[in-house]
Amino acid sequence: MRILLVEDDKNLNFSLKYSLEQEKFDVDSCFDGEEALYYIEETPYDLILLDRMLPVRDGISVLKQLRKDGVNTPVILLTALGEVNDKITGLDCGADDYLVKPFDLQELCARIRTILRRPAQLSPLKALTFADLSFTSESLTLTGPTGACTLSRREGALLESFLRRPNQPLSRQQLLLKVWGPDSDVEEGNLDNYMYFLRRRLRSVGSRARLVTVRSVGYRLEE
Amino acid sequence: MRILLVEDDKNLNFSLKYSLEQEKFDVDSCFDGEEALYYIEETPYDLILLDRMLPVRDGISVLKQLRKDGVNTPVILLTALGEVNDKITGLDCGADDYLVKPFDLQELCARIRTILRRPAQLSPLKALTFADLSFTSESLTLTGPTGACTLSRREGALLESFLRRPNQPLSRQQLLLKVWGPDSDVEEGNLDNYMYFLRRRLRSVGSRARLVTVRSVGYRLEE
DNA sequence: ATCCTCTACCAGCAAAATGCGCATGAGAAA
DNA sequence: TTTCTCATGCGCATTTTGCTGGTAGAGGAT
Repeated sequence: MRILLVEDDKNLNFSLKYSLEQEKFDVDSCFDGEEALYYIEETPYDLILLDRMLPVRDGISVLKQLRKDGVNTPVILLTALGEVNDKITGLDCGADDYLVKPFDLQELCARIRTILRRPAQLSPLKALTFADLSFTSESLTLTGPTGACTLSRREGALLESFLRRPNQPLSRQQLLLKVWGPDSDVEEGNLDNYMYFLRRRLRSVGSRARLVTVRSVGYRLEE
Repeated sequence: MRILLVEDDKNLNFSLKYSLEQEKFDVDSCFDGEEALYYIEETPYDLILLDRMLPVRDGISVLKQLRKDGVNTPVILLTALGEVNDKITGLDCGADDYLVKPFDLQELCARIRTILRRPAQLSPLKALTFADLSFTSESLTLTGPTGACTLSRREGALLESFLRRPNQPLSRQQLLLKVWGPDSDVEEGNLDNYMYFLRRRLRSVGSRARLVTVRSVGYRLEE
C-alpha cells in the first residue's frame, strides 16, 4: 500500500515515515503543498496523509485542488488546530478523516487500516485533451474527429507526456526518461520510431494537432 | 438517506434523532443491541450510529456480528470511553469512524457527510445487470437471453468486478486484487484462464456483452 | 548564391520479446 | 465421484526494438 506523507516538520516527517514503514506501508514523503501535487500526479497512491499547515501551499488548498481534478484518493488531514470548525471545513473539503496532533501512532494506523479496508474507488478515468484530441491513458484510447484507436503502451506513455505539456518543447532526453524510465538503455532511434508511430495515429484519427520537431532539441505538440 | 441510531440514553437518543432529522436525514432509532440487529435485518440503512455501551448486547458485539454476516453498512461508533486502545479495537472491528462523547453535533454531521459522500457499497444481495445480462452473486446465477447457468465462485467474483464497473477497463492487478485478495500469489495465467471461462459462459447464455482485452492493461466489459 | 558536408531525423523492415488465448493435467474441495 | 481451482506449456498475434538506407536543413567553403 503506497502512502504519501506531506508534513513540513522534518522531525515528525522522518519519524512518522519510519514508523509507517515498520507497519509495512510503502511511504513517500514530501514537505510542501506544491511538491505534494507533483508527487500525486506522478504516482497513484492509496492514501495521502496531509498536514494542514504547509509552506508554499497549505493542506486544504491542496485537498481542494485534488478533488477538483477528480482525484479521489483518500486523504487524512493532520493538524495542530483542534477547533471544531476546522474539522468541519476539513472534512467538507473532501478529507476522509481528521486527526489532531499530537495523535497516537496506533490510532493513526487503525484509521489508515479503516480507510484502506474499504474497496479502493478507482478514480473515474480522466481523459487528457488537446485541440481536437482526447486520450484516456487507462484504456489507451485515442479519439479524434474522424475516429478512435487504441495505442500500445509505449505510444500511450509518449503521447501522455506531450498532452501533459502541450505547446512546450520536450527534449529527447526528457522523453526517453519519462517513457522508458531512468535505467533503460534503449537506442535513441527508438524514440524516432515512436514519433513516427504517433504521427501516423494522429493522422488516422484525423486530428489537426501536429508533433513538430524542434531540431536538435526535441519535439513539441501544437495545433 | 436512512440512518439507524442505536443509543440507550433516552435523552441523547431523542435529541440526536431530532437534530439529525433537522439536517434532513431519515432517522430510525432504537435502544439496545438486539433491537439494532433486528432493525438492520429489516431495512437497508445507509449508515449506523452505534453506541458502544448498550444493554442486552454491546456495540462492539453488534458490529462484529454485522461484519460477520457480510453487512458492510458504514458504522460510526459513539462512546464515552476515550482510551486510545478502545478506539483501535473499535476501528479494527470494522467501524468506519469513532467519536468520543461529548461530541459536537456539527462534527458528527460532517463525519456523516464524509462517509455518505463515498459511493454506497451495494449490498451483495441485489442482482447486478448489464446489457442483456443479469447476475445474482448470492446464488452465482448468470442469466442471459438464451438461458441461465451457475458460475463457480471465482467466476462469479470476477464477473462481479466487471458488472460493478461496466465499460471501464480493469487492470490485471486490480482484478487479481479483487478476486484473489491482496495477499494471494496466484500465477497471472490463472486470470487468463478465468477470462476464458467467463467468455464461454457469456456465449453459452447468448449474451451480446463482450469481455474485450485491452492489451498490456487488462479487460473491459462492453456491449 | 551555389554547392558540399555533416548531423539530426524519418521511414520502414525484420527479428526478438512480450502478452494473451486456449488446452491439458494435477491437486483440492465439495 | 464430480466440480472447482490452479500451474504449466504451446502457439499466435502484437509490440518493441535495433538496424539500415534515405531525406532535410544548417552552416561553411567556394
